[in-house]
Amino acid sequence: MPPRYDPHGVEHRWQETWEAEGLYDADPDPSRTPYVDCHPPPNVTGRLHTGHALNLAVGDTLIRRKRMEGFNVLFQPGFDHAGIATQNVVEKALVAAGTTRQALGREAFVDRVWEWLHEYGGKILDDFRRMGASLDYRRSRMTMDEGYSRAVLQFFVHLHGRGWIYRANRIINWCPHHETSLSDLELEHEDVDDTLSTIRYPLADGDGHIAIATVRPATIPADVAVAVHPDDDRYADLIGREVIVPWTENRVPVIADERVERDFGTGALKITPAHDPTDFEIGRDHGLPEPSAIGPDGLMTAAGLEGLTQKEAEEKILAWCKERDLLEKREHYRHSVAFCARCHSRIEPRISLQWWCSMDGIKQRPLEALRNREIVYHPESQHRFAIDSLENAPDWCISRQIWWGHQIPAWYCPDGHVTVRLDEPGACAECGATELTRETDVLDTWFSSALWPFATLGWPERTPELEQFYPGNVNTTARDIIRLWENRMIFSGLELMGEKPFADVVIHPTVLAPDGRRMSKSLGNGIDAFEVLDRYGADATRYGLLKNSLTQDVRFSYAAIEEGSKLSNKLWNAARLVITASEGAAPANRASSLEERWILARLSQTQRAVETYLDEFDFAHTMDELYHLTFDDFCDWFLEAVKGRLYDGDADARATATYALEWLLKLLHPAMPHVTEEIWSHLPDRETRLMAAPWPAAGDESEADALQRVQEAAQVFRRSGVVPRLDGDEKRIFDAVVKPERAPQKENGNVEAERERLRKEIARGEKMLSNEKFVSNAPADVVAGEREKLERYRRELDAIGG
RNA sequence: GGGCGGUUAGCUCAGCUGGGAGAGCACCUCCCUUACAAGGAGGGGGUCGCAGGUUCGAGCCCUGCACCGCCCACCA
Repeated sequence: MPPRYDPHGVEHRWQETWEAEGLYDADPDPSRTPYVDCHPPPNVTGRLHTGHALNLAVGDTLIRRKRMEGFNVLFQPGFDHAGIATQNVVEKALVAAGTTRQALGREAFVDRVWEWLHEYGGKILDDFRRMGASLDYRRSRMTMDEGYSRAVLQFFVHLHGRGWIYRANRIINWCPHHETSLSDLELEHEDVDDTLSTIRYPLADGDGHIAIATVRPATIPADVAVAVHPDDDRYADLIGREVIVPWTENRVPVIADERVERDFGTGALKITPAHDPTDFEIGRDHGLPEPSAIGPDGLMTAAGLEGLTQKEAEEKILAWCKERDLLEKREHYRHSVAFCARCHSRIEPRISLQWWCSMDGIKQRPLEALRNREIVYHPESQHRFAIDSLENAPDWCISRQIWWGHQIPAWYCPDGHVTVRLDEPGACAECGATELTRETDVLDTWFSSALWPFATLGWPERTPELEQFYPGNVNTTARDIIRLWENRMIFSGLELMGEKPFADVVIHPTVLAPDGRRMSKSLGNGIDAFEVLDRYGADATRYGLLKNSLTQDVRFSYAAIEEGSKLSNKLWNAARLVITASEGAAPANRASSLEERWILARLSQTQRAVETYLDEFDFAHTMDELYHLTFDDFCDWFLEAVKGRLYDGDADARATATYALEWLLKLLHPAMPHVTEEIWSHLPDRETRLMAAPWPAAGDESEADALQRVQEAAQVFRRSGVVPRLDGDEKRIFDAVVKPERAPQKENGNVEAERERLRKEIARGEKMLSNEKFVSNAPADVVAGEREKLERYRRELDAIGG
């Protein structure tokens, strides 16, 4: 065993070994109790980032502990086909190769996506392996797999049968690049520098005008009204009259609506139902027409502007206004604008016919499950958020006009009747017509990931996997997909399986950049997960991410990773001492000396603490316990105290030290699997791998208070230089650990400073205990504790001659 | 505008139902001693964001404010 632990090579070797030996495998076995962590499928085109890394560290730590505890664990990997994201990547490749999606046609394009995925997709599972994640890689699934796809269509047919799916012509988010609808959740908002133009709309009858402010003059040709607030005195006498829209010179009414903000701009709002969500709603409420000025490609369709970009149209319209003195002013304006999260095109609100999933009926059972706490989010604040977001969930636009995805199983006859069926119908369900055409739209990616907890197990077939592994236990993820994914999985599980998919949802923190802001390409503050893995290895990375995972956002911290690195090295060297000095002693709990009893008691205590923390999904404190157990208790005290006896060939010491080391390795293994497995392999007579070894039973060893006394004595000694009076084992341990001959010889100042400290403590204690209100109001144990401390300080002062 | 989280040592963060301000890193001093210098022992360093309040006692509870961050939201 070399004197330094080097994770390189070691980690990779174990990952291959574990997988090759089948230790990652999960198979149904009705005689065993299952434990399932439903792990989120990454995009099939993706690669590992720090968020995945934390999620894997969380999930794998839970899973490895449960596996050691003897549960039949399922930790299943897989991918999301990631509709737009994947289509976007392949389209870019096509453009680079000098062709386009349109040139290929739909069928050939989808073939091309599959080809691309076979060659480049799915690499992220290798990244997961590199994290040491003990997923059953044989069971990898993708949401576009054949069986899975059929499950998705069945889900659609089921919801349609329940009356929860409908078609409607509404305003939706439209990506002009992909030419598809997007849900609100697929957008990203960004502040943009823009120009706010104030334009005069002349009154149709008589003099004067009404000025409106807009950032999108290009939409003026689609204006159908001007709206003001009903209580706005400035415009009260204009309501009901007509104004002339610039450029088109159409006459449109002035209407009153409470949704207009009086304080913004001029307090008058032009109404363009086809190109703005608010205007759309106002327009519908007032029964206004919905003409369009912009096409699906984002280019102008309005008369006289056909084919122009919006920017060009804006210039023409503004010039037209300026000539007629209708342009009052233009000013700089910074505001939030929506972009396509995939291609960053500016979103175009647009009216179109889409498939919708009504939420009112759907959300009732999930809400009930959350309110009854059948499903609990951790931490609690996220539980409330989940309920809130479910209560307020708007209807879900589930159709997308892209090519990569699950094609909606709906057929239209020439008369426009719709037949929804799992398989192609022979005839229209309504009129019997036989010339049917299939809906070309595909389903939102999240519609399919909603089935992840059971479609991956073979649903709708009643497979042995489904029998054993559904419902699962836990789901770990980041909070930004609670609405996109969690709520919908909960619904689909309750609806299709009749049972919740899992009992606990662990919302781990979002990993921010070291500067405390979100990692982003534009800020250039991202942390490359591969660089971290290359430098520190998977164990240290896992430890560091878990150690720093207490609040809802955490900054990425190299210091925490380095701490993990130091921990694995420390553990390595402690093991080296025990193994080399014990000459292959068989592990046994002899507990024949004070320090032996003490370390076993500390292992028991720490194990209980670790179990409690893990049960609460508190990984930061788990790591803290393990760190101090290893450094302080095992190395600095136990090994220092027992070292001499190990070298002297003391059989009891050797047996117990080996026993304690094994125990320590087991406690550390779930979080840091590689270094612990590597050490384990150096122990004599290994019959099983550590990852397959049983989780230890927390012992009932006594606390061995005596060592506590030695530690306190050592503190006083180190501060003051006064050697305490100890006998027997206590004296032996004190000498072994403290090494008086090498401790700095006392200076008088040392002792005097310690006396001063103790006098202050005594004064404080006396003051508190003479306070009648304290003595009568404070809890009895607190008061007793103060008395005890006072006595102890007095004794210590006495011992150093105060 | 709404929701959530944060503000404690130079840095990253702990601090349980209120009861002597902590850890790791960094820094200083002393130790290359037969596991480990990615080590050991010791040390310096904090008006716990601000202002009030409750209490014998507040980092912790209450009220208000400030700043940072994340998420959400139709002020054109």
